[in-house]
Amino acid sequence: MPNIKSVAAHANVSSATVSRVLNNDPRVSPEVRARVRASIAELGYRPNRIARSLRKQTSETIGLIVSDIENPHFTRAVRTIESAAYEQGYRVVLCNTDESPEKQKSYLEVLAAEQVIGIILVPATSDDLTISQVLDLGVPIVALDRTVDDERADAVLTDNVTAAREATRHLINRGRTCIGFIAGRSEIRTGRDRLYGYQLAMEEVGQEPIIATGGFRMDIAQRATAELLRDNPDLDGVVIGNNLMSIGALQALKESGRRVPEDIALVGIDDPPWAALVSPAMTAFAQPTHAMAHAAFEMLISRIRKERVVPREMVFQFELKVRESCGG
Amino acid sequence: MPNIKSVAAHANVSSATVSRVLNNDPRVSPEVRARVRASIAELGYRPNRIARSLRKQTSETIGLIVSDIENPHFTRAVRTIESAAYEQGYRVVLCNTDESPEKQKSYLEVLAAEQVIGIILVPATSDDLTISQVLDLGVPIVALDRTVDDERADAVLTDNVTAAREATRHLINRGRTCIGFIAGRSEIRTGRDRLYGYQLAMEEVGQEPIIATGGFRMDIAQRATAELLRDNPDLDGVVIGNNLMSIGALQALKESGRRVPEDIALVGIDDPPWAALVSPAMTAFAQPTHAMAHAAFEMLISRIRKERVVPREMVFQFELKVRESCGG
DNA sequence: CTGAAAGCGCTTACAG
DNA sequence: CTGAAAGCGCTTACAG
Repeated sequence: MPNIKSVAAHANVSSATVSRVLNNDPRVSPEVRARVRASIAELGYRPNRIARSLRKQTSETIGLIVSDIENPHFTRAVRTIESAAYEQGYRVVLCNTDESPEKQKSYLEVLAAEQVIGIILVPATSDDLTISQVLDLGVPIVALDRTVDDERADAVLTDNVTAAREATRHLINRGRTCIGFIAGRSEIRTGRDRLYGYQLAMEEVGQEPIIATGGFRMDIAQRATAELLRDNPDLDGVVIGNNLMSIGALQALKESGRRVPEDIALVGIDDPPWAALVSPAMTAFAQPTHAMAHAAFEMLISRIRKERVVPREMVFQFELKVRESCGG
Repeated sequence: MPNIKSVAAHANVSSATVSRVLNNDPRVSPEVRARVRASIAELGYRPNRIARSLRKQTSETIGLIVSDIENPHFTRAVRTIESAAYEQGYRVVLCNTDESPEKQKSYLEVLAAEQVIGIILVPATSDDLTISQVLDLGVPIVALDRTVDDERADAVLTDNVTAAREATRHLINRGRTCIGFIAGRSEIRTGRDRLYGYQLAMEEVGQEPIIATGGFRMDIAQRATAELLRDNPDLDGVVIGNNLMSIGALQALKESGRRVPEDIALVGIDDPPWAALVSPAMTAFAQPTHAMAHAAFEMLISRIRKERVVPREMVFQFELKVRESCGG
């Protein structure tokens, strides 16, 4: 494999000059530039990124830490970020924490040791000291979907309180009087906020909250929904706290034999690909995932380029997709 | 940020000794080892992986190139590989080609320049010269899901011909006499093989093949299915060529008002998360995605460790999940 | 406009 | 068992 010295020898210049051509330094004469370019092409030379990174003390790599890559919301975010990074010449190191604070800590350390140029983080936990340590090193972090405790990090969020509140109101407005909520994990901001939005809406009309814990997981949500149905024969509405749990909840509803929407109306928070496919098609609050991920990437890049000093927080709104699961 | 010299100074040894401790070289005396370890802990030192990579002319990073990360089959493969890599101390650079040969070529070049230690590739195209160039450099490649033309690459595959043939037979055995196929892209081996399996089964019973092209995409599959239904009023069975296309096909069926399975029976190849949720639940041929991805990772690692010289090919079988979309 | 030289932070033969 | 020194492949002040 040719290196910068082979090219220099071939073009009869110094390796400094080859480097200047590589980095589009304007101080190289056109003739020399052409000669070097020809040598590069002839030898099939590609600069060693690792050597460059070591010398410049920075890489062209961004770290992407997600809490669950199999959640379609995050899958789409990963795709969006990867694609934007590709276009701008960055590489993406993907890390999946499975909501584990230990994995998050470990990955943050690894990414710092790899000298990534910036990190987009869907935090499994917000109060991770490692986050501050990484920021101390000057590596910018953009929190996606959930906040972190260090205020130096930018954040791209959705208004989960409003979404859950509106979802609950949607059922209330359709005359439902016994509405349950399948909650995610309360250690996670998203889970807390959505639960809070549900509680707010219930309080507004003086209905008693009925809450089951689905742990952001399909299997747990299935059991939780089954229990909710068993313990509350009058239940006529359910709000589901995220897309993975909607699979479990739908399964439990199917097994229970209750009709949707006649017996029970349903609203999902998050709008997974299968929402329109199930029968009846599920009414859902969709996050603008693509726009959010894109915003997070742009924020990171502007930080990397030091175009901005003040941390920013962007909050996106959900969009209601009315389908069939709440009746006419 | 402390480097190896700061640690050496702090522990009153040479940086060579620190390096030996870091790399568990047995020749370091226990006392010195302990002293160095203490200094490392006290200073919070973490070795610079980039410098190590440059010196050792290799990295701890593997490249993962997939053709479509939003396809749940590949999402799960990515998750499996990332997780296995994490456990063994490797990093994963994720690349998504969107089935574009140009992106594949570009990513292969980037990964080679980054000196990844090996690559797992779901090829967008099999006859990419860059694949051979990367192999020439000594970087092992494991093809996942689809073959590549260079025989030095290992491969982990599924028996797509048999799966499609069995799927079609499943409908034939249930008395269906006018069976259509929603095909993927024929430039891709998976697409060709599944189409061929369908054709084989149809030939066996002397039925005329009815083929529509869904391009491995949801929207195209929806249009294709709608046309198929319009042009073939007698259609009483459909085999769907992959999971993304099944969303489109189901949507078109729903809009057409035909009843499943009474009017039309349905078998999907691939078993996405929503297969069990739709009404009626979709009968499907599932790939052992997790096992495949794990096998690919193990193959790559054994190559990296040079435990093996001869290229290997592993072929997995699909598993039939009988649900409701083909009747009793 | 160009080159010689130093140095990024490691690892590893070599010598003792 | 330990250290001095070379070198991985680049980039960049410095000098001319």
